[in-house]
Amino acid sequence: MQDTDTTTPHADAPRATARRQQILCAAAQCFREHGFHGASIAKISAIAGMSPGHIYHYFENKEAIIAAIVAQDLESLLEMTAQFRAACNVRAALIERAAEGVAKQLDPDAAGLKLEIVAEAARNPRVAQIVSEADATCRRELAALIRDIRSRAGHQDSAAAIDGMVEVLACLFEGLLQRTIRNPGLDRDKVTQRIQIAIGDLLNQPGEDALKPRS
Amino acid sequence: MQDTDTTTPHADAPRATARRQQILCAAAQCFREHGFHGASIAKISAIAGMSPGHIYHYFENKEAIIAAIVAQDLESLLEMTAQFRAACNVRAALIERAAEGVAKQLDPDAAGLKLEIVAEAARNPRVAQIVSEADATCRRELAALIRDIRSRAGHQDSAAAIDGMVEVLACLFEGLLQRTIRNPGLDRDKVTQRIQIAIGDLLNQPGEDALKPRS
DNA sequence: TAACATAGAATGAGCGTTCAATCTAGAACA
DNA sequence: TGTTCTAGATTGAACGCTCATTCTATGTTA
Repeated sequence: MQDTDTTTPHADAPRATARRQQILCAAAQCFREHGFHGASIAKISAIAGMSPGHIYHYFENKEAIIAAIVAQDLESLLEMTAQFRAACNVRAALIERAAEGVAKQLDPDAAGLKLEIVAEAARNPRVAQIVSEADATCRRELAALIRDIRSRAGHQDSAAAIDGMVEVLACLFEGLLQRTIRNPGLDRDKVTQRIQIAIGDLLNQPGEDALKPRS
Repeated sequence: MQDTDTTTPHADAPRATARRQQILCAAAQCFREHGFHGASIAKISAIAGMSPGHIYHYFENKEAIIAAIVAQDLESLLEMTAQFRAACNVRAALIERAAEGVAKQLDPDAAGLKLEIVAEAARNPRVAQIVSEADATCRRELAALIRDIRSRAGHQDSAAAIDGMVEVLACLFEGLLQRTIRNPGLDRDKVTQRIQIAIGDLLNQPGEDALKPRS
């Protein structure tokens, strides 16, 4: 974070960067297999191919490794969201692009780690802050995306209405993480298709805050 | 599980049942605060108001406590699903009832534990089996529910189509668990309203396996 | 008295972390 | 070119602690 990082003397050196990444890679694997608390520095160091003590030259402690893994995962989420935003100016484009996002969320390995992160966020304030900040950025992006697509289709929406739709969209995507764990044998193509339809319907929801839908 | 349970000599006695529940209650609190691996028998026993050793008269080991907590949580899920099934024979009834379900999923404490369970299921085979079996039961119930509502509305659906809709419905509900963690300040009423609309649209999705939706 | 409930100390393993000691590669110098 | 020096890279044993689990001893009750 600071320029003078005493724990990583030459953090900019390519060797140090490579070692850090090596540790993060091993840690991600351990965290996936054993969870944040179940994974030990000893196991991580063994997989990373270095001594336990050496890890502490690159990370202050285990908590810092967790924070780095969390930040790394969320960065990839923000990237995906930004790509959606950039590529999809109309409804059909978003629906088409959504298929890739769905496929990514349905990968069981990635899902396991992402769920571990949210579960950790529910009890660890440091992780909670990283997660909720990333989510806020993500929501802003998605809100702009939905607003544009709908205004292009003639809708005029309140901010609250858009925010509600963003939440539903997020539910659809994040729910997939749990589906692939709870029902590993689900039909990925069929689910993708139905999610796409649901997203399409979401973008056509009534804008005003009506009582009940009548389709 | 078996009739002759050597670890809990008089499991049917009311005192034993109460003690077991006392332990599970303390364990749930600890698991919520520290996760399955972060919670220790010492902490659980302190909260339960008994010695660490005494816990082992009611549970074979920590893993058994985890399994019991998981089973207990999933039982409440199955109960909710069954109530939906019983109370909702038409679309409007399901949408109205859904509000309660949404509210339940948006409770951050309950959500934390449920997410911990899914994360654990992603790496612990014993938990994975309990979770996936409960999910299968749940899906069967929801499939029957959706099929009935839609057939009453004149739709004739393939099993695969129904299964896809069930997955989307599950995504909506399970996604809420993550939303309440990632965005604790979300507008619960607005979200409920938008989820209700989405469920309404879901029940009106085209039955055939069309290419893309055109609403 | 017999059977069960309960306590709490003991055990050995494993944890995160520290640290003194070694290795290594390249700069400085001859 | 060959030698020395040195600062960072790396090791792995050691530390203090906590963990899950066991076991013996003591209450409690019928």
